[in-house]
Amino acid sequence: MSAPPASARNDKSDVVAAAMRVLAENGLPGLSMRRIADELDVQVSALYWHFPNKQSLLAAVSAQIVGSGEADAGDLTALAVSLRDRLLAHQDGAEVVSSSLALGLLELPARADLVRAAGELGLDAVPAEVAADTFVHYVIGYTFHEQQRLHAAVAGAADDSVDLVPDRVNEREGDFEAGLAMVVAGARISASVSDR
Amino acid sequence: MSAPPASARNDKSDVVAAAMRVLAENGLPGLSMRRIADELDVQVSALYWHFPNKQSLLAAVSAQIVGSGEADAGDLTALAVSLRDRLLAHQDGAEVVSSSLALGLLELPARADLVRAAGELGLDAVPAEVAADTFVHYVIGYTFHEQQRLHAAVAGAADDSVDLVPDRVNEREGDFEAGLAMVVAGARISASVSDR
DNA sequence: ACCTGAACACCGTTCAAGT
DNA sequence: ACCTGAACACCGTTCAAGT
Repeated sequence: MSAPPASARNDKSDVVAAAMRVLAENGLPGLSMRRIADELDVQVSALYWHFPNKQSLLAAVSAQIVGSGEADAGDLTALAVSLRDRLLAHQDGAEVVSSSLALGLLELPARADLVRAAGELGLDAVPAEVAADTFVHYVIGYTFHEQQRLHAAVAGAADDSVDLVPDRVNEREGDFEAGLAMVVAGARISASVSDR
Repeated sequence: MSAPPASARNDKSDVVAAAMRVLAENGLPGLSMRRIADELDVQVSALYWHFPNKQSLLAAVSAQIVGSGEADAGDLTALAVSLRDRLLAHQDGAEVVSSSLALGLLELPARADLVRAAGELGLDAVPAEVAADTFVHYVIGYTFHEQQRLHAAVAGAADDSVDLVPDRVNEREGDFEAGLAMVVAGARISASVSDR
């Protein structure tokens, strides 16, 4: 719709935008440099003028996915739910973000808020960081797993060999929140224990 | 050492063993069907007689990595630590296992024990499963992140452009256990709350 | 500042054919 | 039962050269 004429030259943000479109339509397995180049009507090699390699492009995509903080920055649960919502809003969002994070190419905007919120529970600096990372691992791990389950379901629907009990499919509705509540409870306890 | 003569034919377990060797030496990025075939002195296409595709081979590798339960099956912490040790014992173990798990191609032997241990804390069937999965997500998420940090460190040492503060490198020693303790505390609380 | 064109060294998967 | 040989449709990355 708002795609620029093919004659226009592109900058970094155009490349990221094209990558987001390819991700939305093809998922992470389909997010190749060639497809991104095609989306921009450009040769693959052109992408390497903007980014030194694919991972750094993926890091820029990840930054866009996790966005900048919006949730109530004082509430651990709200922060975690909001992070999860951002991941769920994009195909394979959790996997993309997970790898960028692990490679140290992405600063998670919500992490600082999580550390602060954990601190307000009464945790010292180091335990608050540990708590924040525990939250992040839980949220990303859970969402990653869930999004891959979607893939498997789609693939299973395409061929026949699968017979996934459909009555259990949306039975997991509140499982994320339940597990999250458990982790929050753990953080509270740690705080009150170190208190005395 | 105990490699069979190149003339011998292979079965599934030979293929998995070769894949484990390739994984140990080259990591997940180097674990290609061609390298596995080379390791067996065989054409790539031969692998497809044993496994329908790469993912199912990876699932067999994953099953080998997570092994069969050995730890004290009644202790949540011991189970989680033991799972983590198995993942750490293999290059990119967490990533390999994570994808097989998410695709539903791997049954985690420790999961049943985790559910049981959570039940013994006083949790009902469904909350015990949620607790078990929360543990699994934490362990895999944490270890995955840690193993990718290793990659980044190795890659960073190879080129120069990296300057990762070395004084923080092994400062994380007890962070896994600390986060784990938090999650365990959360499970305990959930149990005692639903108790009354 | 941004892109082309061509090449290099790889991938996973399929399939007819062999023993 | 297990493997070969050849092909297909892809990959990420590099580099000299163009405008």
